[in-house]
Amino acid sequence: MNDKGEFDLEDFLPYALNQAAETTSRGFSTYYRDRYGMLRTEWRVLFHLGRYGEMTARAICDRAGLHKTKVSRAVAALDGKGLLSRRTDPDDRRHERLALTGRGQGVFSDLVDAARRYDAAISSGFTRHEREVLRDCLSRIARMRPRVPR
Amino acid sequence: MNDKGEFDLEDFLPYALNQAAETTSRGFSTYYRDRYGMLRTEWRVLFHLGRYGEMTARAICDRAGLHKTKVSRAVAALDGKGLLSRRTDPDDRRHERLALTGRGQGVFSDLVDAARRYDAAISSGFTRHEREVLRDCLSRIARMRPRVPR
DNA sequence: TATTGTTATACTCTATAACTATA
DNA sequence: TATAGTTATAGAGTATAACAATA
Repeated sequence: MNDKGEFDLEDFLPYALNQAAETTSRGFSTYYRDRYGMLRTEWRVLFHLGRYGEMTARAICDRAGLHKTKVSRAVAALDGKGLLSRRTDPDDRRHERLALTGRGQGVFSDLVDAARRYDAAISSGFTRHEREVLRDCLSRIARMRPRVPR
Repeated sequence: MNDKGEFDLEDFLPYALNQAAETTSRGFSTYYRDRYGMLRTEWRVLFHLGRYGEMTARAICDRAGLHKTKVSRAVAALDGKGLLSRRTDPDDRRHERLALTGRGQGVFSDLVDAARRYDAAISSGFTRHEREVLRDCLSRIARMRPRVPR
């Protein structure tokens, strides 16, 4: 709200969050798109396999909070780029065990390094205290399921 | 980062911002979609006309930071719903002067009230200090044009 | 030639339903 | 019948180029 109690869009939290999210997403997606032709879901799936090791698509869905259709398409794309391997579990042939290839691990390393640098670059303008408050607020908001009150 | 210096996605600012932005956007877009069948750009265009009064599509582009194609389509949709009127400026027939109709102003009032309540509901879990830091950080991030450093 | 606004097109992201194969 | 994963489709968001009308 401004001095007169009028409502300005900049003060509306969903708008402010969206502007900040778009700004930061763009800078990073440019990196993985230009270098590896990857989409956001591909980066997230690659990240989970690189960070936590071999797992099924189902496990990625659960851990990453992604729907199975998104994961399915991302896995196919990463496979097409030679970044992951899929092998059917002989004990239950519905499951596919997914793992990064050597190239996939290289891309993972590069992207995690880039992400660290990117995060540091964005955070560098803030004090330690501001960073902590920001991250805490964001994680609490992400766990809400807010509705417009009556 | 966690204890071991490993990178977790929750700590990556673009990811944390995106999760928070999606959470808050969803709760509010549900409201204007269910009540008025509106899309996000329509809400933003309606907001600017309601808040700042009659103006041309071009002025909305400049003020709202929206591309003219988005504004053009949102204006057509709001017009179709009877929420705004368009009249050609007789002095320069390329310009259309846009203004909310009575119904449009009613919808604007309802949405601004809803937005205030929604914002207050989200903010209610935070201290005054946290709110101030959060909003300040978000507006500073939104003005950045960050890139991955080499 | 430049500006206002529209139309066409394409790509990304999200969401859901229907399907195949396996258990 | 339930689960893992795929395919199809549609809606929403974003981006750009080409166009018509006017100046």
